[in-house]
Amino acid sequence: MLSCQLLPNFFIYATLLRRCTQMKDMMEGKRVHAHIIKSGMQPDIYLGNTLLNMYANTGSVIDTHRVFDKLPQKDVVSWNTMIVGYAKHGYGEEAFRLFHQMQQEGFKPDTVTCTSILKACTGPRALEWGKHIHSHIMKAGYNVDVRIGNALIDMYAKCGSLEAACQVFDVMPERDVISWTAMIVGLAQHGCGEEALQVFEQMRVEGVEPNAVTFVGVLSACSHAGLVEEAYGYFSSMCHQNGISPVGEHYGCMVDLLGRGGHLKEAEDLIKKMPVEADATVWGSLLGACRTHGNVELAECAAENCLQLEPKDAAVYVLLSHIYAAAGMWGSVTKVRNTMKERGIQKEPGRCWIEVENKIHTFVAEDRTHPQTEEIYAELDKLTGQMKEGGYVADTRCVMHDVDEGEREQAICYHSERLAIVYGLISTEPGTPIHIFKNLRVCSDCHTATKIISKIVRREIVARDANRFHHFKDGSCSCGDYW
DNA sequence: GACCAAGTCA
Repeated sequence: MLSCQLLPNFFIYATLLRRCTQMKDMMEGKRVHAHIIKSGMQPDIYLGNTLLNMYANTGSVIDTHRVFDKLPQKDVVSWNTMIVGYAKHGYGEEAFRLFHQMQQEGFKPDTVTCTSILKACTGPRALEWGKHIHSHIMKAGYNVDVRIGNALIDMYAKCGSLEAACQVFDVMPERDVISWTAMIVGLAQHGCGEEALQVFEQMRVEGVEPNAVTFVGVLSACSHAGLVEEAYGYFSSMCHQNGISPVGEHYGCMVDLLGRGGHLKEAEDLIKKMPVEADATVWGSLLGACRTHGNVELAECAAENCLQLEPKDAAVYVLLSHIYAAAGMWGSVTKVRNTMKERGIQKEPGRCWIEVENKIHTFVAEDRTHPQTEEIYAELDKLTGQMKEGGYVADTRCVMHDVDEGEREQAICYHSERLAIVYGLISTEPGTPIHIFKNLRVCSDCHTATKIISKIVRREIVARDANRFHHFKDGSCSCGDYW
């Protein structure tokens, strides 16, 4: 296209730039940019924003900001594009800084700005930020916009406030398939599988046609609620009643569901029967199930398939080594670790954080860097004693060291979750709920321990791990131990 | 002609 003799006009440049939507398209995007510069044309505001969007989708935030600074003229679309770019790259704080800066420079946020900034609400401050944006939305009268409503449901569900998500959903003047799907997914992520299915039934009653994504939510709700039979029913009605052909994600949910329920053979058979090639996610689900149900042989097969598709996925190596450790196969644990080292793959360290009086406190396992370390450890030891009196026995299967049982128990008792919870207990009023966040999935022993702690201290403990919420109360968890 | 909303595993 570019080699044609006629000088390409803005429309052609914009079309070429819009094709660059992923990181792999960056070189192509830069070539078009270089061509524009060479042609001596001064891009108008539309082309400038298209260029900015190309960098935001394919490049680094630094490159994007450079283009933004050089734009001859900016409008609200330019600011929105920047906010989206930062949010996508995980720089929530930076997105919020831009949100304030645009207003200081006299640009009024529109509905697109608001839906975009809601995406940037992640991490420990997210709920506070989200509420701030929500009040901004109400003042501007944007709350009647269906996209705004949808983004609010998603934000509140992801930030831990399921009640607020339901409230937004309930008062929406108009709902589309995305509103319903966001609500179903939100409920499923909070362990409310049954409620999610009720919402789905209500959606059908109201005559809203579910789509393929809705069924991913429905199947994931079944998975988290342990409803195997129901899932088969929904899977079949999706194909026959709604005419939706299942894709990899639907099979992924089914494999996950069967695996969690211990039907490992059925899960493996389903993978073999899939009409589409199983991706790393599907094999990852099976691998996770093998850990839960302690099947070393199948785990090796699942891990091999995962690594063939995604050789650099640290989580796969970690899971496999945990499975070996649980089976006491220390030689294999060492082998996996050495392979990781040879291939330069590093595990993300487990971290937990809690907000107390507007300050974030972060902990890693066996952390002794907090100023109140002595107090935290003394309280945790006291609590562990009470837990043992109540029948708690440490489940050390996830400890990777080949050391004696005493040391393994020691390692587990000072996991980051427990340090964060205990810090929450000693620094907040009795009876108030404690919210903690974890970058990885919560380990099974900490899950058991947290249930017992919630009963002993009579507090609700809400934990957001890498992919869902756990609400611990009176000795049990909203996930029903199914996560 | 440019920017925005929902998804499984770890």
